[in-house]
Amino acid sequence: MPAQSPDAPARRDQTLPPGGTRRLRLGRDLRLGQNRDFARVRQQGERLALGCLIANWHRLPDGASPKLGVVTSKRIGNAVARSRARRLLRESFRQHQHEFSQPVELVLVARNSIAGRDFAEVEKDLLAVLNRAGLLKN
RNA sequence: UUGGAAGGGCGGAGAAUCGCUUCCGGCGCGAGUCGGGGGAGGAAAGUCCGAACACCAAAGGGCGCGAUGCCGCGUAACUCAGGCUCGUUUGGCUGGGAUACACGCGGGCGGAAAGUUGAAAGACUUUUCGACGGAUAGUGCCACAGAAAAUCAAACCGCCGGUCUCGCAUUGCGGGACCGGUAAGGGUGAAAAGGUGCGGUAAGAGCGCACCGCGCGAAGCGCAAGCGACGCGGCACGGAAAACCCCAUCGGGUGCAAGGCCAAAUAGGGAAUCCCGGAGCGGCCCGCUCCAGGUUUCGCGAAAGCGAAACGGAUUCCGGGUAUCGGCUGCACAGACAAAUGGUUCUCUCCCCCGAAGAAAUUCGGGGCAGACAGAAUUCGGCUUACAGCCCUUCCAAGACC
RNA sequence: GGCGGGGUAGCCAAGUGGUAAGGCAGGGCUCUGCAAAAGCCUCAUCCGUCGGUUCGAUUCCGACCCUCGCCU
Repeated sequence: MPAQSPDAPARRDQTLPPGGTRRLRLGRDLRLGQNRDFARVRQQGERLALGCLIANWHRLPDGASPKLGVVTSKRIGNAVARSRARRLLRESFRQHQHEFSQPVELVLVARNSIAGRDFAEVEKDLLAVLNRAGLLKN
């Protein structure tokens, strides 16, 4: 368990040394909270659909924090299915949040086909979308 | 042992690691960070009932509207009192009280089906169903069919009698018309105005009688609904109130998106009281509220923010035991708001599949590996609906063994 | 989360105790050399589903399913 208490205060500025492993946090400050945030990203940003999800993103200047919002509509299913989809999408983003080439505001919309999928499939779809969008650092 | 029915219970366990959320404590000016604790269900669901709570005027009176409707018992949040100590806050705990026209259990009565009995009507038993006050308070309805469909019932066919007449023919038989009697029989219908039998009669009829049913009264039994020995009445009383309605009882309305608190800045108003005028009110009216003016007085306020939520889990031992339950020890217990309770692994069980041994129960090996319905949003009780698999109790059926 | 409205033919819909109007679409026929238009005939029986009340239910009552709105 490296990168814990000793260098914790320095984590905030997003400019850690390239070799160091960063923590994979996803607190409330990294989420989109207001309706206007979602509307801005989905109207002004770029959009790409693939597999079981649709991605909307809006590039941010370097040095800013990435932000995530997840949309799970009633078309996906009942409350259990919607919560499951939201958790899988959020977990996929959390594990790969430091692999972006540039900070973005990202809105992930779940499609019907996400019902019944496990974490590995959702993660694969998310990485494919980000790769095609050119947001991943290689 | 297998299968079925009814009722009740459970709805995997242990660990590692990366995260989310909340509370407590330490460090830090702070953003944070470290340590510790908590973090979905039996239905959290549907929102179908009822209650608490909040605001609207303090929720009051009348009309209207809505709901409920056999009897008894029981039950929640809530509230009052008490003592106790793991904890301490208006708490848990113990004992009362209250709300039930949510609901549960038991009883009564009624309907239906099956069985027994009987010549039949009916009676009794079992099972099952019942939104179960009133049809003599009133108004309306009962299509089609049928003569007649609801009140001193009603003559289409039929049955009986009389008068006239015709035919055969010889004083009877048959036909027709008219007048009258008749609800036994036919036919229609969901339903035709007590049933069966005997007498009776021109034919018939509760016209009379017996039994049954019905109505009225009633000793006695039961807390009550109600049951009812016995007596009287020839019988008058169709269905439907989940048609309008009448009676009794209950309910004011709206719902946490109800509502409360609040720094700076901005606007300059707010509250109490007095009098007249105007306006508004959420079913309508009484009535109430608001506005303008006088007097006294000092706070009001959108978003954001704050605030609100709490009882049962595990282990050892003891008691009794069918699952289970009680006591002791012991802990302080979800609170988000684009909305936490998740991801990845490992181990063990439950269960499933395959193979082997065995008469069978079962055992061994390999594989799959928690796999149903489903996610808190003010709280509580109920109802309804969804649900893989497992456990317990009772009953029924079949089979095997003794 | 809370509170309301609605489900009738392929579509739009009336009906509200006695066997379901009308229009468009579809099918058949007439007319025409062939079509269009017009005219005539036809098309519900599972009135969202399941129960109950009633002699009888699309209608009245209850439960469930689907669907559309309103309140931040």
